[in-house]
Amino acid sequence: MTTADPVVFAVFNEIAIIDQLAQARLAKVLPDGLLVPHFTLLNHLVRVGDGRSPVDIARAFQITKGAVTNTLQRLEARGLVRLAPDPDDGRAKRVFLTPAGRAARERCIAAVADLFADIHGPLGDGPFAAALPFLRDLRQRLDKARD
Amino acid sequence: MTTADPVVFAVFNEIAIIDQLAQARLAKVLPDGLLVPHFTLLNHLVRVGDGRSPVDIARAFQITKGAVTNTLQRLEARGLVRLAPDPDDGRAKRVFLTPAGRAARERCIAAVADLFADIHGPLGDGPFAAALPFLRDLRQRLDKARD
DNA sequence: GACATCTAGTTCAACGTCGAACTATAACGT
DNA sequence: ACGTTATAGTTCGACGTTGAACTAGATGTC
Repeated sequence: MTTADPVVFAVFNEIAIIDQLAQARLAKVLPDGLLVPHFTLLNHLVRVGDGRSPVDIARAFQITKGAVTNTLQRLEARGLVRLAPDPDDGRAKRVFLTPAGRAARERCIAAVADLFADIHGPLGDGPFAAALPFLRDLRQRLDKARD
Repeated sequence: MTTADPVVFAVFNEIAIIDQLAQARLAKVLPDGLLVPHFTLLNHLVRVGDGRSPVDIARAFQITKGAVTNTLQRLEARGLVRLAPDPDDGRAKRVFLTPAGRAARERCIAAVADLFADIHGPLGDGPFAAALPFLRDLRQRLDKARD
């Protein structure tokens, strides 16, 4: 923030602005009127696998159950996701990708492939790889300390 | 994302989660029912000085003019900020902190002082200072490339 | 000077998110 | 078995943000 601000706050300040700009970039290239949370959730289901419960997803992204309910309802309305009751737990549901959902995710991945090409080009992997361990550590510490 | 994901995406992924967790932490300690954007704006006015226009603020945070209008209206309703017409430009306004606004910002700063003490403690300034130049550079490149 | 273009600010609907309240089912303790 | 507590999911109101449409004032061009 100011020059007198502790370096810790400066880091979180930069992170906040970077996140905002990166999300705005992502939103602009997503196809089919898909929004960032939709892509994020579809991508997560492909990465970690089908059949998760909504509460699992909420924990993975550190968002509330209500937020997940909302996004899942929109994805289901578009036929990108299917919700089934959990046979082992009467309270729970399971989330499955439909073929249309997988196809939509593929289109997103293609559209997003060179999202940061202009930045990655001149810098290369180096500085990103160098920063990653610290960012991972920071995230894990914040994550672990949440109540 | 997956292990096959380019390191660039992994960095932005970590940044997104860190930002979310850090903002949640901040929101929990702010006094007087102030919300994160309120504190952010008050703090900005103290740091860069009074008398800015709303559009200046919008540019500083990379948010839309409408978002700034919204937050300023809430701050003005609480008496934390005063809006005056710009004498030099009939379209513009100028934003001033009231004494109550400065006091509220002071209370926020006090409440936030040791927000990340549990994380900063074991790590020290070192890794934060080490990461800052890359983050600044990344932010500036994203900022410059926005259209 | 007249007209087109740009800029400052507001408003509106839509979306994601939160926190809190609620229902329904599970798990636990005695 | 019963009652308590914990968990899964939904709903609701509030907030910040966006993008688009709009008003009003400024700037530039011919």
